[in-house]
Amino acid sequence: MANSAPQASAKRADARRNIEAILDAAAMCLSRDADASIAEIAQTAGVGRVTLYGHFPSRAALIDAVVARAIDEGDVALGALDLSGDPRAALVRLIGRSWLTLVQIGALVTAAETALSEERMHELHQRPASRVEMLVERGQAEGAFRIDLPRSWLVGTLHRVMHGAAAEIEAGRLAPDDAASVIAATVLAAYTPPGEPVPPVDTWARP
Amino acid sequence: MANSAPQASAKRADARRNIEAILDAAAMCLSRDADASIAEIAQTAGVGRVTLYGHFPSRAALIDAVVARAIDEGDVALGALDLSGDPRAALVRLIGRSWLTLVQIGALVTAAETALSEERMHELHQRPASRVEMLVERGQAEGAFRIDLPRSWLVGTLHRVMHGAAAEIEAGRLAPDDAASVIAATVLAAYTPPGEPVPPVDTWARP
DNA sequence: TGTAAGTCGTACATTGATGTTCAATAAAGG
DNA sequence: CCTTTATTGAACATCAATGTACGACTTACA
Repeated sequence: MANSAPQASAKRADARRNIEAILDAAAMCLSRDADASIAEIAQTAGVGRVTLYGHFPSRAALIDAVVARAIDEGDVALGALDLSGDPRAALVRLIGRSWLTLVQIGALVTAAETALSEERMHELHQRPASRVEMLVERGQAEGAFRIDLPRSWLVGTLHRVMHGAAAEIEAGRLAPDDAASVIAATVLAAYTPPGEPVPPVDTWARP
Repeated sequence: MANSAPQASAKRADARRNIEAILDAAAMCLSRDADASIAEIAQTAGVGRVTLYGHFPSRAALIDAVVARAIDEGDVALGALDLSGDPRAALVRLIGRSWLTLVQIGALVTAAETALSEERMHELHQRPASRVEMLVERGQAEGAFRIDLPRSWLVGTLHRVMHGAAAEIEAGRLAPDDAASVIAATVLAAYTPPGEPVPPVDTWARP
């Protein structure tokens, strides 16, 4: 009996692969329909329903894991961005790079709202929004963004406009390639302080 | 046998009264929680579950009736509005009015989305949306609103910003009394043509 | 190659919601 | 006052989803 100390994370290769597949499938299914069934997720992942339950003890546990992973990925993508310089330019960069990721997270949050506790939700929702909030805060401090509306409202508006773009694409009323610039144009205008001119998008879109 | 031709609308007084109570209760429950059960609605209306089924053959039929009635009421209120004059001022008036109805409707839209067919939803949304669209069209023609974004996008933005305000209120991050002006400020800015100054809200808010 | 770990299908228990049936009861309204 | 119409609660059938149990079968990997 050599070293027989299999830690909790001593899964077999195929098991780890299946867990990834399940998380991928859950992210895809739940971002489309927050009420997607476990059976649907398992089928999409190409595994049996029982196998899924072998890795995630409950629906809530699965959703928790999916949301946590999605937020982690989004956080990494946001962290790699240079958000210094003019806040408007930084905002356009942020939108252009990460809007799809944010939309996916948003859809998952909807699913999580019914399955996870209030505290866990708050904890998960807080972290990714903080990066955007810091940018907005800096923009307000430098006079680039309006200060007559609550910061939380501005952050939420960005989130919702992105979500709206996804819906418009889904409905065929917006071309996916146009999304980033349309979002940027809308949010940039919405953030402009009253009395100041709305900046043309291409001013900040071209580096 | 005298005249025995009971038309379809020959209900008894208490029956009609109960139908109203059921519609009221459904509107209340479904605007709070789109997944409210039939039992909960019946109880709120003060009638038995069976009675409800006696008037509405299915959940979908009930939701359809509730949504139709709510949209009718909202449409009447919108029809009484004067939307002439400066498009920006008209927009602010329209927001102030439709915000009230939207608050009442609440999550009812969500309930309808899962219970009603796509065509029926589109059909119900058509009338109120057309009013907004006509105003936006006029605003664009007169140079008050931007023309670099699709009209459908502008209309959708108004819709989503209002829903966003409802969510923010629900989350306790926005005071209900501030909602209308916050919405107006955001949408007014988002609609402003690039290069032109964002109009201060109070310019148009005070008649 | 042997064995522990992982997977699969099926079947089962449970829960919660939607509709339906029925017989008893209440009340509208002529 | 009497008939027609409505309401009611309880019970039942159905359906879809969650989560569990078990036995047979694969596969990683040492």
